[in-house]
Amino acid sequence: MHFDGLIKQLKQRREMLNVTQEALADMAGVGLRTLKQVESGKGNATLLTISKLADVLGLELCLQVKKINTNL
Amino acid sequence: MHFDGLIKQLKQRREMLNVTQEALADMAGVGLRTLKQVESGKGNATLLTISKLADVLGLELCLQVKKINTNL
DNA sequence: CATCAAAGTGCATTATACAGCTCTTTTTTA
DNA sequence: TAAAAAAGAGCTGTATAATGCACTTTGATG
Repeated sequence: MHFDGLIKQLKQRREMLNVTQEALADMAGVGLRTLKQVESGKGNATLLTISKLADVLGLELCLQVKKINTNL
Repeated sequence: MHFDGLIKQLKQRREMLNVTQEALADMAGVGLRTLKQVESGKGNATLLTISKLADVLGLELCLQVKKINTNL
């Protein structure tokens, strides 16, 4: 996907903060099932879901100018 | 919403580039109706929709550490 | 003012995200 | 290594995002 990195970042942040999926889901007001889906890289969450999770983790969604592709 | 600014940024970027909604929708492979909804601030688009639009506009979704609230 | 392009809206349909429940698998820890 | 905790997955109902179509509104430009 185009936003794989974003999802990984969310998960890493949660782990860095030593928060369980259940705790994060509760704090964010998001269903645990939904969080599990998101973190396991499946599905295609909505902005609301992602921003609720990000918020609890002290993060915020933003847009930045695309980086030059450094892969080749 | 939590992501109002993000939406505004997308719209501003499109206008800055002098691209019509129709052209952007086509290039991004997103329904025109969907883009209209997004830009008019209604609804709650998915990551896929937003990232397809952002991509065409030379932008990418990202997460950043939340800024301190400077409102008070 | 008339015309045209771009943007916004109502309605209906289809696809799918969200959510809870239950169960399995993986990881942690005592 | 056994038990407990955390993470992942199948099934399912409900809510809503995505889409197309047709129409209205708004903003230029002749």
